[in-house]
Parts: sequence; structure tokens; C-alpha cells
Amino acid sequence: MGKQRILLVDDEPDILDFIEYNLVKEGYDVHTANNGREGVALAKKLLPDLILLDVMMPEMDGMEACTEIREDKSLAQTVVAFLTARGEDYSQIAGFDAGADDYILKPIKPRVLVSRVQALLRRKKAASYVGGDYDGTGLMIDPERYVVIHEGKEMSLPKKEFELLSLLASQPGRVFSRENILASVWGTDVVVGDRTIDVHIRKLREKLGEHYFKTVKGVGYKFVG
Amino acid sequence: MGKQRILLVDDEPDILDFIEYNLVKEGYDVHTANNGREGVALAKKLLPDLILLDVMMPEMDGMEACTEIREDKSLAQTVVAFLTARGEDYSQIAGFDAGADDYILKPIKPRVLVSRVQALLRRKKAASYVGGDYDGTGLMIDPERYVVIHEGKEMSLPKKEFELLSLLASQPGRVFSRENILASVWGTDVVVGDRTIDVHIRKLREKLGEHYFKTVKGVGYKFVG
DNA sequence: CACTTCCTTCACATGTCGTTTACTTCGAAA
DNA sequence: TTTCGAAGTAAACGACATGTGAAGGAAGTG
Repeated sequence: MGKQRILLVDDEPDILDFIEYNLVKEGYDVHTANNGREGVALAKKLLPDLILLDVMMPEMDGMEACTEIREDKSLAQTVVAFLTARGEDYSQIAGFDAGADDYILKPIKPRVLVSRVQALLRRKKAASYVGGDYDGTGLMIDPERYVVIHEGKEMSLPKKEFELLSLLASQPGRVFSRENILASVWGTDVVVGDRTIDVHIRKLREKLGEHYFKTVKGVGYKFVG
Repeated sequence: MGKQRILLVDDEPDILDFIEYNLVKEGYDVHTANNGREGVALAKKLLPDLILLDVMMPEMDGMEACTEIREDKSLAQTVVAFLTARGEDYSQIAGFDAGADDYILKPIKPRVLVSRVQALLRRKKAASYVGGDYDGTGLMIDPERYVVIHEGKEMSLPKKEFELLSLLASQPGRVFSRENILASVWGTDVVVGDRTIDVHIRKLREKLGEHYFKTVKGVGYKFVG
């Protein structure tokens, strides 16, 4: 399983560094942006698991950003948490529900932050997806046991195939661009050739059946239950 | 099975909160006390499964408390673990064997804490059997006596092998990453080479049979009944 | 002190998996 | 229909995670 990806958006470099340091230490794949606009753009590209969003920012504040994020369907699976200073006008935030999943108060204590983040991501993981039914014909993915149950038969898949399948099946019907797939399964720094994804898709098709994986030419792939 | 009960004794409210939060999240029934005296009193009342004891405390320190706990027969079944800051005078603690079952070093990382606690409580659990029946073919693990009954034959395993087996067999089918395994069986402060886990797995395979231990390449190992 | 047991490391073997390569086929736009 | 970029495919390759035998050393035991 690849590292879980976190996007951190704050305009203060100090805070950015501080939080990033603490999260990287815990093994997360952390990316940063300096304002809301940048953050939203990056979010669409990276499809992070979690976005930590400062409320007070120039360019585009946290709530605006959150609203935009919530409008993007490809980010439906992403958890969003606000970072708010204790002094800030809390009522405004509480009253305006932009669709955030949690609020984390500044000043931030590393240990609190980390356990909070873990809790949020755990919740997400628990909801890990199943593309079908338990009964017969479905496809069930069990990340804990690292197996796939297909037509009643349990089979194990190599790591990359498993992760690719997990990604696609996490949102059946949704098209994932090659860029998205690379970022999620391979990570952002790894560079691989053009045909690599295709080959893995082919292997999945061989093992599970053609019909699950639809190619959308020029765009990407999608999983269909 | 009811929730397992943990008693947490520390004088620093922050740490108390932090640990409590993490353990409650894992589904444990957590109680707290602020010093040794209070802790011992509460322990006698609650009969917890596990007591986490800070070493440095006012009123009555961890070692005194542990001694008292060990004198109480009704607490004979309780596992005791010390929380010690890295800087603290370790020799004193090590030298003075108050009957603790484990030492957990501060600063505490949530994941490590949790897996450590799980490991301690697992050991405590009544003889757990796996993969079959009492009759013949099964594998039965007796944590109290550090003994495994395999195909009717009782055999004792070395500590590390036993703990590794216990961990894997505690959740058959579930894949444990090397990271998980290291944290649970070896603890965090120990650094061991890449091949160490493999070697222990191999020994278990030799002794109990290939088929129990499945390698999931790039991910970890799992036990299959 | 001799001997055993257990844990770890090392050096090397092995096989799987991931990626690349070189090619073919597909499909949408012109 | 032609064209051209995108995707499919089989095979070959190479990297790397894991398996393995042996050996060293620490700790315990008689």
C-alpha cells in the first residue's frame, strides 16, 4: 500500500514546515501549498487522502477553497480538515458549513495533530471499497488481508496490481487519468514509461475479466461494477 | 468478549489525555489516575487487564506502585508496563525488577503504543487456538506457558519465534507489514537488520510447516489457518 | 569452563514482479 | 477512408524483495 497523501495549505511558511515535518516523520506523503487557489489546483492533481486547510489565507481563504473542493467530484473521497486559531472568529466558521470533516485548533501540538490525522485517515480507510456484493458475482477487495474475492474465489494479486485495482474500484464509474493513477499508485517522484499502466491493466483484465476495466481513450481508465 | 480494561497512571494531564484518546479509539475501556497511590487503589477496584505506569510521579512513583500491585494476588493476572522517558535514569529501573512486563519509552508514538499494548494483551489472553480443532490437525497457542501444540504434539518455541507467531496468528489472514511486526515484536528502540524477520519466519516454517505462513511480497506476512 | 540455545548478521541464491521494448491494433478526427 | 496518436500485447529484461545456509556472538546452564 502506498503512503497516504496529505495536502497542507497554509500561508505561513513556519507553520507549513512545522506540520510537514511532523507528518513526514509519521510516514505520510506530504505536499504543501501557500494559499487556497494553489491548494485547490494541487488537490485536483494529487487527489490526496486528506487536506489540511488553514482558514485565514490570502488569495482564497480556507472556506472558499473547501467549497471548491467539495464541488469537485474527483475529490469526493478526500477528507478535509480546517486549521483554526483559537482566537479567530469561530462562529463564522461553525455557522458556515463548507463541508469540512474536522476542525483542528491552533496552536498545534504535534502529538495531538498526529493522532487527529490518523483518526481521520483511519475513518477513510475503514470505508474502503467493495465493488459488488458478497453473494456470488461481485468483486470484493480486502485490503487488510490483501486479497480479492472474485466470483467466490479468493485470489491474491501482486502489490502494484492490487493497488491499481483498489484505486479504480474505490470509485466505480469514475475515470482516473493516467496522471492520477501514477500519483496514487506510484507516487509523485517516480517516473515510469508510458506503457506501464497499460500492462498492469491488462493483467487485471486477464485475471478478473475484461468488462471491469473500461478504457476512456485520451482520458484514462475506469472501473465498472 | 467484553472490552479489555486498561488503567493509565501518570501525573501529566496532557500525556494522560493523549494516551487515553488513542486507546479509547482502539476500543479499550480506559481509566486514569494521577499518581501511584491513586493508581494502586483504582487497580484493586477495577482489576484491569493492563496497567500503564509512569515511572516519575509524585505521591508514589511507578516502581513503588508496581511493587504494591504485585503483592496483591487479585492482580496477579494483570499486565504491568512502565512508561519511561528516554532521559530518565534507566539503570535504576532496569536494576530494580518490580515485576513489570514491559517498558514503553517516551516520547510515545500512537501507532507504536497501540501495537505494543495489543501485543501485551494478546499474550495475556487465554490459550488461543487457531486453524482447526482441539483434536488433531490444529495449531494451538498457549501464551501463558510459551508453548504451542501442533498436530497433537506440544512444543516450546523461543521467545521471538513465539511472539512472532502469536502476532500473526492473532488475526489469521490479516497481513502484517514488516513495520508492524517490528513494532510489536521487537519494539521501536531496537534496530535490527533486514533479514531478521525472514529468518524467524523460516524457523517457524521449518517447525510448523510451510503452509501456515504466506509471504505477500512488498507488503508483509500473514498467517493462514 | 564447556556446552547449549537463541538471535542476529552476512553473503549469496532465487524467483517474482515491475518495467521496458518493439510491435500491432484501435478509434476518432480530418 | 485515411491518418495519427493512443492504447493493447507478448516477450524479454533486470531489479529487488525474499529465501537460505552458515557462522558469530551473547546469554544462560550444567
